Amino acid sequence: MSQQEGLKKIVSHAKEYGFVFQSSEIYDGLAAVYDYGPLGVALKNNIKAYWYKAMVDAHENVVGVDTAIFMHPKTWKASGHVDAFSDPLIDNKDSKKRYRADVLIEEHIAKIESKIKKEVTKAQKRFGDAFDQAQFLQTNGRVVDYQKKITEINSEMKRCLEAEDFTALKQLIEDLGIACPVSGSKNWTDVRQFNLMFDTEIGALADGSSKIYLRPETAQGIFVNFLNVQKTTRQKIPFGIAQIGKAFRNEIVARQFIFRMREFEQMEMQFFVAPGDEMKWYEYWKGYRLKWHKALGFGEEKYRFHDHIKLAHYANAASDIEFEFAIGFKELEGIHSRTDFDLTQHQELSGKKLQYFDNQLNKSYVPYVVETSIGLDRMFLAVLSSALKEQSLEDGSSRVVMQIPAFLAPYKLAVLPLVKKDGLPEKARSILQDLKFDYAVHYDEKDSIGKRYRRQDAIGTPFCLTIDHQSLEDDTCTLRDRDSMTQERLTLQDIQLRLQQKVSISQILKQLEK
RNA sequence: GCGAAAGUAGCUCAGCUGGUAGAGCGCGACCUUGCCAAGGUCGAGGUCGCGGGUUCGAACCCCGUCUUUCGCUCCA
Repeated sequence: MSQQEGLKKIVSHAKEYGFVFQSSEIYDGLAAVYDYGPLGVALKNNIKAYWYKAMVDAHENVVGVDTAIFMHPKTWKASGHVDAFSDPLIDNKDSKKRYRADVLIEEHIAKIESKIKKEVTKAQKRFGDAFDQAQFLQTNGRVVDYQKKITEINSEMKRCLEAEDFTALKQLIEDLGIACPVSGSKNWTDVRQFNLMFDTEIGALADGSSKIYLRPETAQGIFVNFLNVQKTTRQKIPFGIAQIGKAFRNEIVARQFIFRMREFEQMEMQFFVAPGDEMKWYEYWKGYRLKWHKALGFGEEKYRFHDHIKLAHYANAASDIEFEFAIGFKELEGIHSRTDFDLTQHQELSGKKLQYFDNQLNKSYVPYVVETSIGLDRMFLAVLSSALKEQSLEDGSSRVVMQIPAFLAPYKLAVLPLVKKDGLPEKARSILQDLKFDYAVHYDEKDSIGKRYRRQDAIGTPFCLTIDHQSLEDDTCTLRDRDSMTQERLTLQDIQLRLQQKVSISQILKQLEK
């Protein structure tokens, strides 16, 4: 199966069974935005629970928060998002290459500067020892013209950027006769600004001062609450703050289903450590996070680390956990050593001391941070990617089955009366009644029993409980296993025990402790 | 964002040189059915992505637009 076909199957299966729908589909959809359906939200919630329990409940020194999507605009000044991600971009229509408009102009200025240098070199040769460079620069007609030109370009560019006047910026590029280095043509698109962050207005007046951003990452909500959390929970360093929440990025190209969306959900933890300890904890969390993934049993070979060579402005080490999706190995989670960059930045911009007094070291410091950040939607796609299978059976038939780990499955159990008569539906419903508050249970009485088994296979229900005539007499039922397709006759009591064993999340969490 | 292709029922698709829509599966009701899909009867569901244009007449031809897919580009 090719990669595109694989993803296509996942997309259509996800839609057919109510996992994921395209947003606003009846209006032709909204690009790179998706809705989770009834089964999707169940799976998603189960993934969240697995993460939260493993990170927070399993670690005494990790606590949770749920911070707002709106934050003070200075937050994004501090984090670097405002400045670093508002570049004016321009495309050359012939070469299809994209450039930063300001960089193109700066390169043009650099060319003029090199012309000045040439003049200087020439003049040096001519005048020899008598050459006075400062005087030459001020008096030589050609050089003065070049210099004047540079000043003009610079001030016009500055004006355009500050006023966000992109029409004039394009005009400047055209006036200077700047050509694409690749195609050599001057056939440019308009200048556009791709700001990573979505913005909106807060308050009734829509003036500039009330502009507010939708957070592009959840991490900053943790950083700005560092002291609040540390003091109220009496945590000592090292400790972590975990959060699951939505983030928004205005991606230029957002594609590949829920892999890259404009609105998405992150599961992040920021772990605060003493300066100098960061590498130790970076290694610890790399190991723990990989263990968390491998415990799902999708296969060890589906994971690999990708260590970053080129680091972001805030990091001194970074690694991705890549997963082999239907579309190949792609980033699923990032583990970053973020140094003290964020807290120091917030300390400077807020004027509030964001430090910790360490009794061991008998001094205060800005803690270093190790971050683990996983895309919930990508995790969801990872589960679908590995779980969805088309199997050929011994009898020549085939089935579509989602081998979702039982504790993540949307429904844990389907309760099925063998036939829709003789009091079997009533018996089935009374059993369901007893189980429904402990497990996500689904009831189905339509169509033949075989067909119902296949339907449950298709949505990943790990167990089917079939109520037959014998059940009416002795309270036993057959429990059918999704993966092996085998059945066992058990008492209702044994079934409860079996479910506790096979479906509970605590088993897998205990495994992570080893 | 650029280039190319596609869009007909919930899904997969058919629909001739233009003459106002069909199949299979699925879905619903009833019947049948003692354990691994594809039994019977009946039924619901489409202004052919949307908006213009050409034409006596457009699912079909032309233009625009939206969405999707692929390639390029971008990616903390």
